[in-house]
Amino acid sequence: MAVTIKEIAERAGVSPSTVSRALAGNPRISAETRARIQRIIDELGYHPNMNARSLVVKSSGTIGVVLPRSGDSAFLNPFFPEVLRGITAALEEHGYALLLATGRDDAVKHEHVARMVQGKQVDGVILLESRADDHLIFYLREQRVPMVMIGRPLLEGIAYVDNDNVLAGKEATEYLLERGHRHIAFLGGSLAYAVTVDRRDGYMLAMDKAGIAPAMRTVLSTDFSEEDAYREVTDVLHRPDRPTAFVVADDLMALGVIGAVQSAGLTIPEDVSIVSFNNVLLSRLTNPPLTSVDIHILDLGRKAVEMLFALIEKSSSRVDHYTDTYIVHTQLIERGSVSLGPFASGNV
Amino acid sequence: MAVTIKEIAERAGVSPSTVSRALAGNPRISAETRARIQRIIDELGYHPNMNARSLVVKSSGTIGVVLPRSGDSAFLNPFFPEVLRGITAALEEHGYALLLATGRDDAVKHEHVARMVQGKQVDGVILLESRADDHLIFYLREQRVPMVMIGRPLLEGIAYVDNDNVLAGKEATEYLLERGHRHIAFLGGSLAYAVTVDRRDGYMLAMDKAGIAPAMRTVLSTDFSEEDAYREVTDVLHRPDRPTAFVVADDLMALGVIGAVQSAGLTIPEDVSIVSFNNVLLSRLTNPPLTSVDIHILDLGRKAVEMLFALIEKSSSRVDHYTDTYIVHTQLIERGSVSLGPFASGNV
DNA sequence: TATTGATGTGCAAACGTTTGCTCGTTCAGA
DNA sequence: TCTGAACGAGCAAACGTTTGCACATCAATA
Repeated sequence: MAVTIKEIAERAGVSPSTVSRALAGNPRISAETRARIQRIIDELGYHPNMNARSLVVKSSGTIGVVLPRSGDSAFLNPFFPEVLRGITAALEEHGYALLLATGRDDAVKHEHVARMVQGKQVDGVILLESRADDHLIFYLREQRVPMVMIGRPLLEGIAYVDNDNVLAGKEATEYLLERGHRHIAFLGGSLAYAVTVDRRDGYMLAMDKAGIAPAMRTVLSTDFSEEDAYREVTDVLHRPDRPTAFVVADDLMALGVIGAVQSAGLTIPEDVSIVSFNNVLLSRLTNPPLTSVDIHILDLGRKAVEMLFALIEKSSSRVDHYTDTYIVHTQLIERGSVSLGPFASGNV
Repeated sequence: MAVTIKEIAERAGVSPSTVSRALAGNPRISAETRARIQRIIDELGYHPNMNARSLVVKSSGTIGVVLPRSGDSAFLNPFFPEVLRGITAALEEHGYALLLATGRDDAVKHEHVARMVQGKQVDGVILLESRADDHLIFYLREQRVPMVMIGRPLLEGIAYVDNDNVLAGKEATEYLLERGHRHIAFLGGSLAYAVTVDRRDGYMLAMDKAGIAPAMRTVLSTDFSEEDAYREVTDVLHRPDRPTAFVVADDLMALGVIGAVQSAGLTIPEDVSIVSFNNVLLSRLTNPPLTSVDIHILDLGRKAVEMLFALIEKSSSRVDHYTDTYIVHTQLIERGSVSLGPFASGNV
């Protein structure tokens, strides 16, 4: 049997309430009593039972992170580990813990989340995906759980942190345009995700602005896997009018593109230029290294935590759900996957 | 205020105990009462308060996963996301949740773990690193917390799941020897980790068995980062007697090796062969793709969970800590990073 | 000396469950 | 008609905390 507050109290010759107050730093406890209690606590290695504590204070000191789909596919993309890094780092500073929610399908995930939310295991949640057909978010809003989403929500009234993906997509495309590329293709993941849509929109905007004919545009959308990327791109590369450059919405997919280009007997960046997104670790490690848009994943996670704490604060003072949004800036990192295109003017 | 069991009871015209029993599937509750209660529960979307529940049943339905060091560096290596995949998948099947423990240094991590263990937030823990100077494990053993380690513990009496890394290291080395390589270098991470030591020992064993002179051996040990790998290997490659092959203890490090080799103007596999470990996603994606030893990371995670549940079971029936170990087999996956060496006999 | 105001501590209720025990019905068998 | 299972449900204690309120002590003030 674990050591309880009563034992501490008994040994210290005080009541449990005094111990509790001493622990909480209540100024009404005298210095000597406090010291005596502290000594005994250290000696016995006492830690309060969090369940009992949460039960009365109505706060768990834990937040929930809801992974996309099954945690399965989620962890395949380096984005998620990275965002988790940011989240854990920030939580650490607040002394909060992290409860992970997954589920092989939406139903069991929902059950899992309901249990941790209604079961009062978490004080708030961070959602890691913005998907069109996600019912979870309705549930969470109805439950009035403090929550913030990473990525642009498809509903009104949800606090979130995101990049300006339209702008980022536009800038990435313009980078290629400036270097003399005209026939530029866009390769994204599923269009059910806001991030894919936004980056594509940015691409379109840039192409519009540059007055590129629709015939020179190609929008590919696959399943976020490199295999699919490989297949799609291989196809395109064998067309007589193949693009000279690709805007790829994800580093992992860019790996598929690299593979496809090389298999087609072409070289990067001489024959085909690539700029991709996320700037995860591996973008440095490919051959050639990828020019990629850094979206500061760590900051996305960090900021999400900050916002969530603000929300938790507000909700406990009953100001009711307020929604906020924070945009993390992006930055194109130049590496070796882009060369001058056929229309280069020589003055970039 | 959330809906409680009392409300359900009131609406159903029964006592809380009856509701509790109905939920637990207690056979003493009549079918009609059960149905009536269930209807109301569905209607109101009731979920029991887990804190209250855990408090009395003395089980949290949650297990803790202790990440190496700060979750920071941890998530950099694809190994951890992958093992987490295995763990979450297995936990899901048991209806268990996952609480993550990190800490920017050992002290705060210890605090974090103590809180979740003694705070009764978890029923058991999985440790993700086997490090020589880790005090945490003493604490956990003393607390008699059900735990299993992924990787070979440096202490007796700890349940664990691991690969036979000595054997794997030996086989990887033999694979190169069989193909006519003689001057083979080993590149591993920090020697504070059991995994590094084991794979190196395997390498040594194979070299011994093949009667390779010590002069033909090179053992490099860096910090598990690709930068370090890059540096170390660059050095070695400029020696007049450079190795013709590398056994690299981690795919990520192998990326560094690839970079170093290419920077040195050499090609893989013609000039330098590589076999690495872990077979994470990226080993397929490099150029050329890496021949890598698959250690079945998913199974390590999965099996750790199974063992932990067995331990929890035992410990609740007071059989006292028993220790078990499970070895996940390994399998060399042949890809494009190995060619025949200078001493190839032509009959492999 | 009586009153007051700090100061330090304790009592007991409350949080939302689970569960051992008790109790009232009902019904079959004697 | 009486006895005693068998069945269905409720009472109340327990889990380990926190916290509003009451209380005791003591020094200072009136």
